[in-house]
Amino acid sequence: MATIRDVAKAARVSTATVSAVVNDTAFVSPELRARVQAAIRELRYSPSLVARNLRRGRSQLIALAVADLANPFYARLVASAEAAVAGWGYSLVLFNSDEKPELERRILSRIRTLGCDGAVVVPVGAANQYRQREFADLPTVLLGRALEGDPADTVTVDNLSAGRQAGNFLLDLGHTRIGSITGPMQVSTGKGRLEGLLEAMAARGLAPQPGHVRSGEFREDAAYSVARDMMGQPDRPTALYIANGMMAIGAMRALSDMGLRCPEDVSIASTDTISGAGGMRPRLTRTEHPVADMTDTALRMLVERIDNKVSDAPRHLVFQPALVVGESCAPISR
Amino acid sequence: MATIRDVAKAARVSTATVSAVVNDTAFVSPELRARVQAAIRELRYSPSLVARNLRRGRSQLIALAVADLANPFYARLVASAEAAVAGWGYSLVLFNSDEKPELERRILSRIRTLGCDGAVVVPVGAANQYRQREFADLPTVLLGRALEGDPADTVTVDNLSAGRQAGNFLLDLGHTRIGSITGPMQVSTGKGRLEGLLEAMAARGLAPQPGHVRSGEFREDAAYSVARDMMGQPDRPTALYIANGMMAIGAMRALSDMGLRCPEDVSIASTDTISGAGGMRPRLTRTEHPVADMTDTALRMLVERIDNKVSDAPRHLVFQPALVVGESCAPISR
DNA sequence: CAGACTTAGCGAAACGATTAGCTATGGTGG
DNA sequence: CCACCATAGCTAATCGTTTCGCTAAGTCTG
Repeated sequence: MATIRDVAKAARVSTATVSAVVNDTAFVSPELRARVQAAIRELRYSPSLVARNLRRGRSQLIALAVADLANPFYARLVASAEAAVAGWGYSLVLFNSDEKPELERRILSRIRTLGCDGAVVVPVGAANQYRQREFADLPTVLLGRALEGDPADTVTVDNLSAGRQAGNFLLDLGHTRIGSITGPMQVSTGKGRLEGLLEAMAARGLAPQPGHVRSGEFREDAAYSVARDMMGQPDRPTALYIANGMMAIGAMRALSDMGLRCPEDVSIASTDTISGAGGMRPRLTRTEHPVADMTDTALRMLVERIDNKVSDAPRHLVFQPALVVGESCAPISR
Repeated sequence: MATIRDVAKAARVSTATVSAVVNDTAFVSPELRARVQAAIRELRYSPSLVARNLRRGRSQLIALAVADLANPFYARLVASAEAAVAGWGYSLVLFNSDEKPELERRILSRIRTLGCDGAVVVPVGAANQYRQREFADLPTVLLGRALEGDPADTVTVDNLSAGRQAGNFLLDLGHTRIGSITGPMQVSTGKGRLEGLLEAMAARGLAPQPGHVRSGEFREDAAYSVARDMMGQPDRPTALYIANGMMAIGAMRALSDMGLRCPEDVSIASTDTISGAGGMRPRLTRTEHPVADMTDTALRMLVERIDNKVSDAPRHLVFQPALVVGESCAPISR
């Protein structure tokens, strides 16, 4: 690879002049400018970002660490992030922490070492106080999940509202015996969505029957068996709120295996984070995370941090999920 | 951030010694080693990869440029690639050429500038001879699609075999009136798969009837209408080979809207590259690309190139798709 | 005990860019 | 006609590492 010195020699100018031409940072006479550009083309010179970044102290790299790349939800997030990052003139370095806190820690350390200008992190686990101690100087935006006490900016989604919106939709259709297949209660996405549903029902003086709220662990197979079980009871719910798309697929399959039709026999509403349910008929009625918006926002916040355009106090943004109506819900009519 | 000089000063040794300790590249007496390590911990020193890479002339970065990040197929590819790259001790820089040759070119130029040690590229468009001229020195593996005359290594999949395998499976079930919804004929994935099917049928002295081979443009909605049309005819096929998963979803929906059952009335086999059909029932019988294997292989080939472990002649690997049997095909029995 | 070997650790020169500060040139005003 | 000024372009320091070549102290050998 040609260096700036080769170009300087070929154009019979100094490296400073070449630099000035390349970066358009000082006036260079048309004549020299032309010579330099010719030499650049001739030698196929392309400035080394490594050297430039060493000197400038920035890397033009933004890191994204997601919790589980195999999950289509994060895949979509990655796609949005790539576009946003490129739009700001950075490049995206991608990491997968695979839900392992220890790996996340190593990734952060690598991000720091690589000299990335900032990081967007979908944090895993709960107890990563080390972020505060060791990585406080790395501009960071936490995406999807807030960690209390963490000094980073956060962009999250209102899970409570997701459950509430789905619940209200079912209630408005006249359902009163509403069940739910939830996520694990120890994670905020699992807990918040159920609480939203309960809140919506409580506002109308209702509550689910015992046994009509069960955890499907955010997994398709678990949801399948929970659904079979719950819907096999004589007093089965007329509508279900299912806390993610994966589980909705499992529940749908269970219904169809039991000879129950959706939406005629059972209405299903869900909060679809994964969008793996694209090919499913009937299409799910669901609340969706505004992934693209959230990602764009996270990156804007990050770039502002990097550019020091912003006060030190961490900012916390909460996005509202949107209700998308499919064909999986019907008014109660019997 | 602390530098190696700060550490050296704190430990009262030279920077060379610190470097030796950090990289374990020369013997250092236990005593000094301990002092250095203490200083490192004390100052939270983390060597700057930027500086190291400038000096070493490598970046520990591998670039991946895919043709369309929004496509779940590439999302899966990205996930595999991240894992493989991390396994080799590199980090992954991700780009999306969005099917635009001009953008791909800019991306390659950026990859070079960033100093990436190598690149895995899913090439878009056909006429990118510039790769040979301008980027011949960048170790590259082309993934998914070969470009004739390109000096890069390639890892591709045997589309002909995909069509042949699916065809033979249907033929073995006794089907003779087999139709196909194909991709566009101008791209190798579209053309190859159909040719494979035709070959399998020809080997048994069969050929599709006119009107039983139509293009669905690799799009769900186009496939829906093509399927409705084709299956509305009196002499409709008893089995369909559908050239990708997206179109299979559309065709399934068409069948169900027409009151035709799968597999009882029509058998469907597909080549599923996108795996968006995960939630579908019946599960598709399909040939699948061994994405993970292909990606792993591409990265191994790339790393070998980077390490110069390999002769100059480009290597071309062709993977075989695998037939995955679902419930969407039945023996012909009427 | 002197000379030849080892070897732990050091000093300083790279790597390839940016950029502060300087030089030399030519134009202008008094 | 001289002093001065503006400014195009150059020289060299710098960013934080790695690493080559060297020094000096210690160990052997005859």
